[in-house]
Amino acid sequence: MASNAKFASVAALAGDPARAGMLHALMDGRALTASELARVAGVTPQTASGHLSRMTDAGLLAMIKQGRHHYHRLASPAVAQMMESIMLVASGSELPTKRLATGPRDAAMRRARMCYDHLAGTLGVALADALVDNGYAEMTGEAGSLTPDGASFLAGLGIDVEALIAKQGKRSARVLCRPCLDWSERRSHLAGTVGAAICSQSLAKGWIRRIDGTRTINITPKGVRAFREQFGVTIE
Amino acid sequence: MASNAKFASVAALAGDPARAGMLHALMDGRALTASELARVAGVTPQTASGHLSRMTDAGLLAMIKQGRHHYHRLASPAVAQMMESIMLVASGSELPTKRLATGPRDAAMRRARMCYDHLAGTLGVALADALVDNGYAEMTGEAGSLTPDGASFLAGLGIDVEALIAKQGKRSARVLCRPCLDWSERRSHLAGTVGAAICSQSLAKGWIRRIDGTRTINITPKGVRAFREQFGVTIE
DNA sequence: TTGATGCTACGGTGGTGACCGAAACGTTGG
DNA sequence: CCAACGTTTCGGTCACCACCGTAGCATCAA
Repeated sequence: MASNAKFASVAALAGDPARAGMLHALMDGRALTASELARVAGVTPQTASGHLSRMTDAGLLAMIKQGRHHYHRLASPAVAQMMESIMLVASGSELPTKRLATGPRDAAMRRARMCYDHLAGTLGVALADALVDNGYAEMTGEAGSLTPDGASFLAGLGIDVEALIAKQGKRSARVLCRPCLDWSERRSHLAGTVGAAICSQSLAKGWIRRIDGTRTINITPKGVRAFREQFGVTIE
Repeated sequence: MASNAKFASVAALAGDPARAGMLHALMDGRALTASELARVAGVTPQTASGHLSRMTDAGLLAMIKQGRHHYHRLASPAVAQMMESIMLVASGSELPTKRLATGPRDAAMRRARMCYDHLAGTLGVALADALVDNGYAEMTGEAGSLTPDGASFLAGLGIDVEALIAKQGKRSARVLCRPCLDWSERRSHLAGTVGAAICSQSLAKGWIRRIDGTRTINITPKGVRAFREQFGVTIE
């Protein structure tokens, strides 16, 4: 019966500050090494190793060995979604955060960043809004779907919607979006299959670029143009 | 920045077995007293009281005093959704559970039960399937939406879709469903605004009834008929 | 008022788990 | 083969927290 005990152990794993830090660092979908995660969490590699093996056993993380490096990543999108939902509750009815000394680093991250496999921040929200305003998608806080117009629009971007549908349970021809509440904007951006596809396509076309080893995203000049012409989104 | 610390504390609250038990008991959307929750969790009232006040402070629960009883309930649908997502990860890639000695009590619960504010179990999944098959709704694992036909179908049941839309951000006329993975069926049933509306309407019309103080649902003879005639769903 | 009930506040106890140091294991490169 | 590096395992320490017993506070029934 989906035992209470297993539920509690999963939640408890996410509930330790060190482990929570690691999980957050992995929220951009990449795979990091044990040492990197140790540094992020502020603990020694030995301690981190223990945490990582426990989370892997519980099905939160997946690991692949590559030479002397062990790369860890979130085990599934379900884990990322769980993290999002906990974040939502944690931010709760928080006042519009009196933005305490947000450095330039933080500002760049608020502008555009990865959220597991899709785009978040000002850019992510703006793109989602644009899709809705242009009649390409419909969204509320609890669900989202693509319109026929949206399908052909995505085709124009080189995204094969048919292939995306095939990956799904194909119980619907258009329901491929999932809203994801953005912690910096407090508004929904686009997640799910469509969100991931737009993100990877934007990367492939050189519209955006990942900054060094963080989840922060840089919008290229080419991207600024593309987002304006294709989506009608004006950046900055 | 939705501080890591707050995230960890929320997850840790859900990660204690006693508290997890209480949260599960509240997953049917009702408000229970401190003593009832203590009994469910298997701890003394003093201990339960401490847990409850901490969860209330953290925004997981809401409490109202009524005489000498203090009624506790989940603070918001977001908390229920968080629980669902943790359950999903916790059940993980669990094999189709070799149903270990499922008593009649458990069987009834698998058949129909409350899941926060909507219907789950065999009935919940069957209703969701019926809506999709009849072209009233579209769903995948990650999103759901109502079709125009679905809107008029609900109107026929006495559900005012316009009112539901008004409660939402009204960025869409049809996206009011949310899929919710059922732990006993391992399939999606209907949650969100539409799911809640169907559930409350079914209660109001006497199609289903809550059993004593549990989340288990009883389908009345009238309900069996109604679900067959209205939804095309054959129970049993 | 008196007694009963439901809940909460306080102190003390016990067990669980996070953490680090030391050391062993596996891989890479000279 | 040996040294460097990343990772894991093992033991031991320490802090935190769940838990209960006792006691205090509010409400309801006489």
